[in-house]
Amino acid sequence: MCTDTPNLLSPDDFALSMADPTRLRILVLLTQVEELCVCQLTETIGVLQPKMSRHLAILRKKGGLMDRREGLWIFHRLHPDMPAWTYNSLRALASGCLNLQPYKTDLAKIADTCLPEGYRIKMLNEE
Amino acid sequence: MCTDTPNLLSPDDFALSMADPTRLRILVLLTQVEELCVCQLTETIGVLQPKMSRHLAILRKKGGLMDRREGLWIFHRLHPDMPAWTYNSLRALASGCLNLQPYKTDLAKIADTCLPEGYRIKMLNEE
DNA sequence: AATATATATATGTCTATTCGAATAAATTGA
DNA sequence: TCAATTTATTCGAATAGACATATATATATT
Repeated sequence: MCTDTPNLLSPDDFALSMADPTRLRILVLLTQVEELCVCQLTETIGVLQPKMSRHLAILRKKGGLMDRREGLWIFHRLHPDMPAWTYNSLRALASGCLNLQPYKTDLAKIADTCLPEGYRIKMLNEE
Repeated sequence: MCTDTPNLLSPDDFALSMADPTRLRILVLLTQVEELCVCQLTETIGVLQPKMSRHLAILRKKGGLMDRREGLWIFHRLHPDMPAWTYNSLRALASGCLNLQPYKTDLAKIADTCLPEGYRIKMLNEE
């Protein structure tokens, strides 16, 4: 269902993207981990699958996320065409979240979630 | 009506603070100008006074703004106790906004709005 | 083709948010 | 105390957002 060329995030769209606790948790996670599949996000954050799917769709539509299918799994990552200011703003926000709940625990849980056979989590380096 | 000791902005509160176009415009302006009174904000952004007042109340309540009364005028500024990550995130966002409408025009209009007698606008230095 | 798995969407409902209009409150000066 | 000015709050209506449940789609395997 890959949305190939999303509109760039406008400031309003960016702000609305973060304006839901579940979506903020997704975005914060994806500042730390290169990509995550829907089942990992669902299990980590602990929401029902349709709810996760809905919020991911919102983030894709607004231009914040890119997705990639690999077999049955669909992996999401921050959209590489995201404007620099958007990425910087999100990173700054994430830096404040990582010591707090539920973000801290979310990140710790990622490694324990279900994963496609032989799939390897790629962490992003935080300086 | 000065809210003296607001709770610190949680990530969720911070995200919700920005999740309305009017509130985002207020916040972006206040990354560039030290403080603004309600009438300046109302006139610059071009909304009805009760609407401005309501959004300012939301921002104060969430901990993003501080206010100070001087006679009839009430001046608002970014709350000085705002966490560093919040401020950094907001500044990054603002840096992306300043070239865009309506933020660009908002800033240009500030100087032309009504001002208390002899009041002088203090711009913040952007590096 | 039939089944299983992962993800997406549709539907109806409920709640939260926003708005304009009207009104109230606070401060100043006459 | 009265009037003028600035800001805040209340109210009801309209809108948008989020939710759970049920169902659909897409891919892989048998």
